[in-house]
Amino acid sequence: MNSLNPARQAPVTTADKIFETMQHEIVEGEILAGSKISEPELAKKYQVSRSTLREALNRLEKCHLIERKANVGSRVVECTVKGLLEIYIVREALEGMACRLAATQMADSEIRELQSILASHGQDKKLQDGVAYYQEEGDLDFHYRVIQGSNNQQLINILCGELYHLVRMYRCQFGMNSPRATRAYDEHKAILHAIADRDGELAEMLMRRHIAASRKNIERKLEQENL
Amino acid sequence: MNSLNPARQAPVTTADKIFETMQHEIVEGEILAGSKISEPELAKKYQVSRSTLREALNRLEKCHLIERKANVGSRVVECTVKGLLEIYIVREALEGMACRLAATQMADSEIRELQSILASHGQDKKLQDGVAYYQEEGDLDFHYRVIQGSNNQQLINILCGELYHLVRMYRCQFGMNSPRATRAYDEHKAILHAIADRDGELAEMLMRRHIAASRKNIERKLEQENL
DNA sequence: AACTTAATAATTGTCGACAATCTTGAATCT
DNA sequence: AGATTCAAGATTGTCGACAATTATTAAGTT
Repeated sequence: MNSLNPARQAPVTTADKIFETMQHEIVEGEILAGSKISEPELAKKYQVSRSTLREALNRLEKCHLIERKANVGSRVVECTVKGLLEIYIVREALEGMACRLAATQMADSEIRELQSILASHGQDKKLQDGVAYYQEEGDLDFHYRVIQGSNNQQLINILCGELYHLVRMYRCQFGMNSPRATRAYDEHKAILHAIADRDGELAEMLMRRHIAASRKNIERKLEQENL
Repeated sequence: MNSLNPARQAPVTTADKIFETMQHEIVEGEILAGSKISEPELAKKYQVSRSTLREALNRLEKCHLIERKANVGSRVVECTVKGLLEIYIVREALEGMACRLAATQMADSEIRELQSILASHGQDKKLQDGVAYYQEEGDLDFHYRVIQGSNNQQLINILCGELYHLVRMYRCQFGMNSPRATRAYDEHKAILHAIADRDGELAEMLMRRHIAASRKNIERKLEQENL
């Protein structure tokens, strides 16, 4: 599952390893959202010095998983509904643009590759008639490849480096194995079709609606819960 | 001029001060783009320990002004044409969305305030019939307020916290006192009009075209230079 | 002379300790 | 009793030194 993790250069330094460990634990909720981070405590837990722990904290801050205040300390970000919707707004804007660029930038070979991946996802989906796999892996994989296809390093950094794990965190902690799987699959097909047609304008619009639909689905769901 | 600097909480720790100093020097080009950063050398230059210098470097990395490689070191980012155009693409997507949100989120009072600011910019512009002030301060100020008006913290963080100084760096180093001042001013007025009409869709489109026009202007200019 | 290889120098990563700041709790005052 | 002040405790910020890695230089070989 980490194969589709972006900007992934094998963790070489020990701060890298602590960073990845903590990243995983925060995303999965083992370190609770909103909780305070005690440097001495965690340094002891991971058996490293406070310096290298702080180095790891700096990287966690870079991908928006923790927040720091001077002379006070760090906290894991809270998972609020407002925050979740805000991220979807950002994704709508950035991935929409990435999709527009992908339509002109992706190589024919990359498009064919993505088509076959999508086809295999469709088979898997029907085989398991399952929702989980597609939603977890397939969706992230599709979006990841389109973003890469934009060939815009700045876009790629923001989406795959800084927002990616925050999105995963929300998915984990809000338990999103949404029932939008089949519809999302169809939408992916339509998006890819627009890309294959080299129609950037349409591709952007479809991607934006795809993400907006996801957002509205969540809004609806959460409204139901809070009656 | 730093009054419009976002997310600005008076630098309390010494690492903060070093960060701001270096940020300024990098943006202005006193520390050359693309140059290698020697931790011992800079620690001596600023009279601080390597630890606090590294803390400052981490923040510079957060706003994309330097890049680090494990066991190798840090370099100031290069100012390439490709990089500049990439940022404008990101801005087009994000500020477009911010503008759409601002149309529904800004308070009437905020809109009126921005209108009067814009009006005074118009006077200043005519008074000096100058390009510099407007382009430097006014443009950044207008965009900054619209972004804040989106009321989307994630958007605000990315645009005002992570990309803001990189944009300034490009402006400085490519010497952009563009002749688009009067046109940009009119475009700002049109955008604000759409916001005041609470027409998010139009506001987004106008903002996107405004930024895209700026980008194309730069493309044209740079093509001319490289004949 | 050009290319490898080995030793040296320099730089980055990590560590533990001290200083400055914030938080907590008890004692005091209104 | 409630609020305020002050002191003790704990946490974060900063420092200098050591270890690990990389860059540089010199020697040696073809």
